[in-house]
Amino acid sequence: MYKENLMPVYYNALKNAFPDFSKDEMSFIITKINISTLNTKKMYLMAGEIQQNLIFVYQGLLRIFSINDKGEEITIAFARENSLAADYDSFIKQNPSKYYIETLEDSLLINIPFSLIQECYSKYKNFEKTSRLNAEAHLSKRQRRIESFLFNNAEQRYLNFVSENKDLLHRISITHLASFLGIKRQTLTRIRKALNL
Amino acid sequence: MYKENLMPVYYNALKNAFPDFSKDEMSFIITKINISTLNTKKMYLMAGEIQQNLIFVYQGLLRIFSINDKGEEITIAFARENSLAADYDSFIKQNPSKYYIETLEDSLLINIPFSLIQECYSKYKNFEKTSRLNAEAHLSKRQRRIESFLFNNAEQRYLNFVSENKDLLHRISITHLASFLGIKRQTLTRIRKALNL
DNA sequence: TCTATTATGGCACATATGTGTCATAATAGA
DNA sequence: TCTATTATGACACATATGTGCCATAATAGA
Repeated sequence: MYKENLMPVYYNALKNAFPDFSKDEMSFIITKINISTLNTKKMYLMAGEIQQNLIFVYQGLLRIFSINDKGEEITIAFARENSLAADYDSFIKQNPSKYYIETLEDSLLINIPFSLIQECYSKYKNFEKTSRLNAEAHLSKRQRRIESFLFNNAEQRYLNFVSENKDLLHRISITHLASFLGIKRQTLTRIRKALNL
Repeated sequence: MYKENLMPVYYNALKNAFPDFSKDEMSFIITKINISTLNTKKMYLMAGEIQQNLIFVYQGLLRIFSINDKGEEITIAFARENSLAADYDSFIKQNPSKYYIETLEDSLLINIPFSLIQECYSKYKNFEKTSRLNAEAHLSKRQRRIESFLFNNAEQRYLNFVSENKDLLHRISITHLASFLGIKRQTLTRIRKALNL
């Protein structure tokens, strides 16, 4: 098993995911999680499957997407290192996911089982608070994304994405970014061309 | 004071807002909240003010909106009876709000002070969980709204709104609904006309 | 009731975005 | 390395949505 030598990896990741946890709590958790590596362009989850684990991206980049009624892939989110990738809804309810999750880069993932999270709720009183704050933080982000559709046109959404995600810009394709912004690839190309002038 | 005779009103509202609370906890909370009534088209909160209270709409209808750089009002949300109206972000951080909140109907509001919520977190262990579940539920709703922009055109967003909010449809104006859907009033008129055929 | 204000529907025209297609560039895998 | 596959930029044309305007309907307040 890798567990022995990968312990430091686990530990660093967990400090990010569960900042309020004590060493005792951390070492309990470490026995219950597992690590996995996936090369570029591999599926982590298919729509219809139940997402058993909350994914913490230690290294690499994931894409969460869905397929619309025309068969087009619509990118819902990118999940970079030090962030969680999940179909929140389906994971919480342990329902089949509406989404696909794939790697865009070679990735090192920490898998946090649903059952462990439930265990933590009852076992550690801090965990409810950690999760509440986490949910509230995600709430803010989604609110901002909703407002980007209400207030901004496609060009402004693109410019906002660029300024807030300089690091991602060269790691994702135009095609994926366009669908994330809610426009067609051709439209994004046109916008980029107009901006270069 | 109204407190004596309005107690049943408080109590019913609180059962909705805090389903897990015991009678003891409820009676503590009742001493700390206050009720207010506002007639139609009155401002509850102006942008720039700090939202001191979480608003529970016992009766009536509120609208949360913002003003864009062209001076147009953009409706962020409607808050009907038995729901919360808040600029979540600003309320949690007690920062000046970006939004305006106004009544669209005569309304009866339960004001839950920020300080009471903080007190509840430390005093009642259930409250963290209640709030986490509440935040997670809101998260799902916002995710669905994001996806409505990614997957649906204006006509489909309108039809979805109609089917999910039959009760609201005749209580709000075309103008407000259009800005909520992310389109101009004229576009919504055009869509409605096309659908009637 | 009357009047002023606001909301709505409608239209012509402008702009933004989508569609379908192609050639070329970049990339992955044998 | 070579070849097949996929991504990108480009364009003409189609459709969706925005803009500015007007007339009328609905509403609020004196």
